[in-house]
Amino acid sequence: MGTKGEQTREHIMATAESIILKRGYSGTSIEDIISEAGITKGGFFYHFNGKLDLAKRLVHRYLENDDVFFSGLADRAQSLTEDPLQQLLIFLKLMAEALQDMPAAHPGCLVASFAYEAEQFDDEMRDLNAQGVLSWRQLFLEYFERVAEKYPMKIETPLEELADMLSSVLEGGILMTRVLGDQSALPKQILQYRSYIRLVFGDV
Amino acid sequence: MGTKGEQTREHIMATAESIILKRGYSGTSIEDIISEAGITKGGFFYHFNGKLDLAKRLVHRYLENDDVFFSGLADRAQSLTEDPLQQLLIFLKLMAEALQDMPAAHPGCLVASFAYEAEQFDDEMRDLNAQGVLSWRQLFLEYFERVAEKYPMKIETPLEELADMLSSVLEGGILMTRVLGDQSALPKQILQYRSYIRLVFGDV
DNA sequence: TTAAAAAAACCGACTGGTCGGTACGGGAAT
DNA sequence: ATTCCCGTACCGACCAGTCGGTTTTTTTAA
Repeated sequence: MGTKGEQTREHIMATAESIILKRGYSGTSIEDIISEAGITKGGFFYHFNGKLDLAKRLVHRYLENDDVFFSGLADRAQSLTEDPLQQLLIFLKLMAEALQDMPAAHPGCLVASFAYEAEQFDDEMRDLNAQGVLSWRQLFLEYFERVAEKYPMKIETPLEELADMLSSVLEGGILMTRVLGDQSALPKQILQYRSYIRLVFGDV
Repeated sequence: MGTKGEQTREHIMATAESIILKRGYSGTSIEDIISEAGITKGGFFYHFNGKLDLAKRLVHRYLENDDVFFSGLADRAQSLTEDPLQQLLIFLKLMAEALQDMPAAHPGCLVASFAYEAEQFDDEMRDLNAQGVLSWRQLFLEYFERVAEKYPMKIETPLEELADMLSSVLEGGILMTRVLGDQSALPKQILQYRSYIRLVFGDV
């Protein structure tokens, strides 16, 4: 379970992510974070070189957690069928269900949050964000390539755009959920995307 | 063309929106805005009761401009054909083209920007945001209802979700554009959404 | 048309408070 | 006893907002 320091660092980061997703990066002061986390300035600056350092570590952490989440769904989908199209459809269904069954609404995407304050950050931060989106594209694209090998497409369209559309729908759905205060908005949007995929590959 | 004061207020708001979309609301100081707009503190507080007041007026302004943009596209689409499905498809095509032909990438959505700092604001602000999204839903939904009257749907799905999906894809596409630094991402996503609509209503 | 009066628009120094960050000290574990 | 971990006190910079005064514009009236 890690050393004491590692636990504290993780606790600070979890607290910080939660607050930043609600108030934004600039709208969240270090004071806000440490008072919520039950620690003091000295402790914070022992673990992080500053606010920007925290932000970058948060994105790293977020992308890693995201990867674990997606990989888990992908593994379960793969264990249920050998057919690539069915795997993809199950993957999307599981994603919708997982988000539907969460106790609270999706807390928000850190990449999106930082993207809307991008000018405050440096190139390293922007690269980190772009790398995250590109990794999603890559992950989803691999699915589509396997599907397209076996199934003819009803309409001609670049697989890359199909892959990116999932990211778009996820980000957009998270925003809908948030603005409307309706937790079901995101899973509904994922299932709409799933319908599109079914129609594109003729699974109707 | 309005009085001098109205011109100045508009100029301040245009400047503020541009900066806020790049740095976020909290990341943008009043000093930032007035120095960029070429005005001073006194001038700013003559026109606005404070930073929050500015923010609310900015959302109003943004939603109004959005409405003008969408209405313009809808009018053009309506003038080109009487068929509701073709109108909708043309509407989407025109939107993609308009965004493709813009000199720079889409500057970002103010609703999304504020949504990711929502906790700093009050209920009035959150209602304003929600009202904006609901107005988009309503606008798009009217299209779909007219289409669904005439065309049978290939799959059963709530029209409301189809309407919301356009908002999702727009918001997600704006984010893709921004994070990837690729202006074409947003119009591509809109055209993907258009493909979905065509498949749903059997226009293939 | 024009000049004075009134109103609108704007200036810039100032304030109380908050911010990110630093310096340093102490306790606890190895 | 050294290293890890965290607390306290403090600093300069910056921030939103105020206020008395000045300039510009518009209205009024001759």
